[in-house]
Amino acid sequence: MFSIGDLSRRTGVKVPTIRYYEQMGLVAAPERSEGNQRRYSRQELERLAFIRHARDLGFAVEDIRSLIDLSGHPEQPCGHADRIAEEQLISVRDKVAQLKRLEAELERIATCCNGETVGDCYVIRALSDHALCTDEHG
Amino acid sequence: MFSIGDLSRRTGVKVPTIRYYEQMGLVAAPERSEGNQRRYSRQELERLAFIRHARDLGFAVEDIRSLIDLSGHPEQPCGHADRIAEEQLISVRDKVAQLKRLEAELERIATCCNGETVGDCYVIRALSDHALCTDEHG
DNA sequence: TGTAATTGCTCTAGCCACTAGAGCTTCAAG
DNA sequence: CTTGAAGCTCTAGTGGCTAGAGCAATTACA
Repeated sequence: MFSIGDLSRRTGVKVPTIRYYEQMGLVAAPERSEGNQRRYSRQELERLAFIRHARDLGFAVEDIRSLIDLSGHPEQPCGHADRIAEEQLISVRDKVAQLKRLEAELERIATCCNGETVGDCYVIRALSDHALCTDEHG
Repeated sequence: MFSIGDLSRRTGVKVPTIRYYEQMGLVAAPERSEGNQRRYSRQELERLAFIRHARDLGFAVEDIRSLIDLSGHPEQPCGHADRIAEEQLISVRDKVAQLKRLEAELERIATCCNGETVGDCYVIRALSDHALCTDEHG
């Protein structure tokens, strides 16, 4: 049996976050010691590792809830799980594309300042005047 | 003079968000009509456009506050503004790198599922077993 | 066995940047 | 002069935690 601190160290999920997941119903309420402290089994450790892994990959808590539900029904077709993963992939790709555009814009802004005072600072001017932008970000 | 709706349409910032910015002190409280409705000048339109632009570029509200303060002191050296922009660039680059790693991992997970049921679905297995990961994401 | 440090407990409130909704008033077009 | 859109204030909710107060339990060591 693991204490909540053990679980935290083994999964990398912070202690208050574990309690938060319990409150949200992502992990079940575990057994308690005589003194009312949480005691986890290996199964619960694995579920938390699953959650951690999915969070690392950017899945929303609601998606993780679905994935956990699915993993409890191994006989069902896995189209739903695939769809969740594909949507997450699309969303990550969108974010990358968006951030790449920002990066380009910021590079132009942040590396081109020859001004010495705010009055002719390219950073400030670029932010004030959208027309200086080459690209339609946002 | 512009109504809050005019401002919203011209800058792309939603009406409740404009009021929120006012509450946060990012934009000053504007004049009011006889019937207590907000009436904005062109200057205020420009400030909001500045904010919108900076938010699009991912600057935090606190950074924007600094940039606005700076733009009100055009005689000062612009090193501070440059630093804010450079830090933002670094943070965007970090995010891109992180998301690229996630993208690679998700591609592997989402495109390799040959299973027909959840029981042998690669998505679920990959999330359950970190050892299937090639890369240390997270 | 004593005790001190660490870890755990519950509860409430805060973070960021909005967003939603209730219930009301004002404005602008026809 | 009416009607419907747009405005107002206020409170509360979102996601995914995080922080802190004020206790209780556990554990390591003497």
